[in-house]
Amino acid sequence: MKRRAELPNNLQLVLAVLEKKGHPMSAYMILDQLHGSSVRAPLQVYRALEKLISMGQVHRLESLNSFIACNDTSCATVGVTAFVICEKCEQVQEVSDNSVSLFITELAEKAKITAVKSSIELHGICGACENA
Amino acid sequence: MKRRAELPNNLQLVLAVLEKKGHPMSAYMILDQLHGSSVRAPLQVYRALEKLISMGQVHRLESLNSFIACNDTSCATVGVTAFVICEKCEQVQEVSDNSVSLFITELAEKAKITAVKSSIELHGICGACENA
DNA sequence: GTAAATTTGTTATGTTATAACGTCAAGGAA
DNA sequence: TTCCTTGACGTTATAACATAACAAATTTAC
Repeated sequence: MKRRAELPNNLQLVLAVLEKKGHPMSAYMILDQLHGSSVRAPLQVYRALEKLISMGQVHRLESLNSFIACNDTSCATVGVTAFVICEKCEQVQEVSDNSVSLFITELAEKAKITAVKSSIELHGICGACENA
Repeated sequence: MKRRAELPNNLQLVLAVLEKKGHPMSAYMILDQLHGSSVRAPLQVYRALEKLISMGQVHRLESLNSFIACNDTSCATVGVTAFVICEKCEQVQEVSDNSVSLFITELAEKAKITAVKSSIELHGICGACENA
């Protein structure tokens, strides 16, 4: 994996916005934040996101059409990640322990399919918001 | 749950299209198929889909922005469903056994969240397509 | 039967994502 | 060096997905 400083400029800009926010953002929200920079068009954002995702630096949340910076070093090694999303505060937890990959492995076996990619997203209300 | 014949007309039309196709369809694909009927605008399709989903007759596949008629009677009783999608032939299998709901329950506990809804989608190549 | 509430249809618009094409920079062959 | 190819990037335009706002029709409560 490339070191951070070696990333092309647009990738650095997009990743920095996502890391600063810490929550899911749509491509167009990212674009808004980059107003005034060299990133001016949607496609520049989408192309940067695609590369960051393939590098494991960013995840796509299918159920939100949004993107989030990876904040779990273990997900890179395990390869399968579940996302737990609070619908109130938008906090996202990444879970990528053995139980997750085992579940997907068994699901693929049961359905007689060769897995290519998976999307596991659980929406709910987190403990902090529940008590607020 | 309402019997089929009692469904409002638009719901019947939309459901019939989905059942005939048997594969995921976008709202606009459904709209195309209904050309000439009383369903003329996207919102009519989306409203029908929303109701059919709340009745458990239709599922939404988040990773495809698409919809599919439910073809697993057990998913209604269990409540949590995993979808296994072949990227080649578009066949979708619904899996809603105990292992799926147990996985989601444990995930929610681990993340200290009160679950509201979940989306589990596994993409791959099915056995039939693998051998073709 | 009539008013209030809900559902439905229509138009317009908002949001998400990609196609098509032109330009430029890097690297290799003669 | 000069030319050529290749791939990355920027820009414009457009495609694909989804909902807001309001008007018309229907249902419900009394």
